[in-house]
Amino acid sequence: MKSVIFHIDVNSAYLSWEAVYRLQHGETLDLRTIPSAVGGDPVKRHGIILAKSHAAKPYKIQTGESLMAAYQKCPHLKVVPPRYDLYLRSSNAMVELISEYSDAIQRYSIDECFVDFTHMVKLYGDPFSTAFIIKERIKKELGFTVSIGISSNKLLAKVASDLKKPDGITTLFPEEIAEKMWPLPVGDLFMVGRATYPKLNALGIETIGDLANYDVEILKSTLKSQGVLIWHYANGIETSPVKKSNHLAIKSIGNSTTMPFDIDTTKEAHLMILSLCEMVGMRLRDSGYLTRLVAVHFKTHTFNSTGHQRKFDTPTDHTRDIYEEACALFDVLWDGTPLRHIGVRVSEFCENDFVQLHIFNEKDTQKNRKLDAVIDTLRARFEPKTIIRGSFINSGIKPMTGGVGEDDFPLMSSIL
DNA sequence: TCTGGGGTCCTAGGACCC
DNA sequence: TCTGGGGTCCTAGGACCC
Repeated sequence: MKSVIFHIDVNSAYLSWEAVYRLQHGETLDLRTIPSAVGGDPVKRHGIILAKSHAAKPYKIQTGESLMAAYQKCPHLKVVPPRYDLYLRSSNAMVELISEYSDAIQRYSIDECFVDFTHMVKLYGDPFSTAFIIKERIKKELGFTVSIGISSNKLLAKVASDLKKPDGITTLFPEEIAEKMWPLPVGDLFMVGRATYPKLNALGIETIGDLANYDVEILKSTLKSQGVLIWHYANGIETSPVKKSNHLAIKSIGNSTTMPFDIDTTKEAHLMILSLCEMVGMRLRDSGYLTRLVAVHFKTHTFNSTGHQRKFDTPTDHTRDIYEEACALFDVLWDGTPLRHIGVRVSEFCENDFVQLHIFNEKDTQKNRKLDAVIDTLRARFEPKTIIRGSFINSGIKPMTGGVGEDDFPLMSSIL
């Protein structure tokens, strides 16, 4: 049976969701009708554009550029701060609606998903008409628009959904590749990013078609395995299955932040690391895994970045263990240069079916577990602020730093 | 383009073993 | 013993995605 895959992509997701929410709560102005953007707060030095309205496009506002640069291009740009909890709820509502049509849904990011429609064709008939119904229902019932790509694999469906924006449906079946995909600039291809693009250009490759018809051996020798991968993509060859999201295993958990002010003392740095470890630790325990590896990375005020990582002798999910290891790594690495950004990440998980006790300090381990459990419960039931370690009081550093909590679901993978 | 925060995967080089 | 080759593990860094 020939596969039928949908890729569904929310148009200007954060901005659309923000606009819908505001309209539902009494605002009369629809952010989508004016030059507007969702972005960070420059005072806190988180100042970049995360999403922009269609009406901001003529001003050449780019996702990822600084608010300052955006204001220079468009002084009357309306910028609103992000609200990730709202976006997660909006995303969930969309997936719930789509799940009425197929249970084979892979959430790829907060605003994108793949749907395997292969076995639904019998039930619903023509995929294009069903995609149309889904798109119109999302618009009518949830208030925002999506673009849908339809093909026989995930890569082609993803390329297709990008072809008609906003509010479009496009097919890109293998027989349509030469006509619809090959004329596109090679930088539009999935997995051809900022670094690869100039390398391909140097080989005389400008369009996806150029890449598709290039000698794969030469690509392999210059770009290694990635060269082979993108050559396959350019030819529409991709066979990964739509993995139901609840089957995706999470590989790492990390939090990081750009601080409102440069950090230049060990004491402050450690406090910042503790704040990040609180969030990482809580998310780790929530996942049910133990970690075997902790990594610390930072960026200096001059934007130099480095990191360090180290394995645990015994896997753990204690905030305290992660924190102590992270500080030890940090102390080895840091030479006192003022810091702009700090991050902590844990990975190499193993199952936590049984509690693996340290033979020599069993009591400590038990005590740590209980403490973490009590804190997690209180924070879940009330507010994260319920429990604050004394060291944070009057420090100017939040007791917990980083996002993606409760409704955490595994997103993304660099390969489809 | 003065540049966020969440991820995954790949590669290179050194240590160590046989 | 100045010297081979293969395998594995570890770490740092860089590529890509949204």
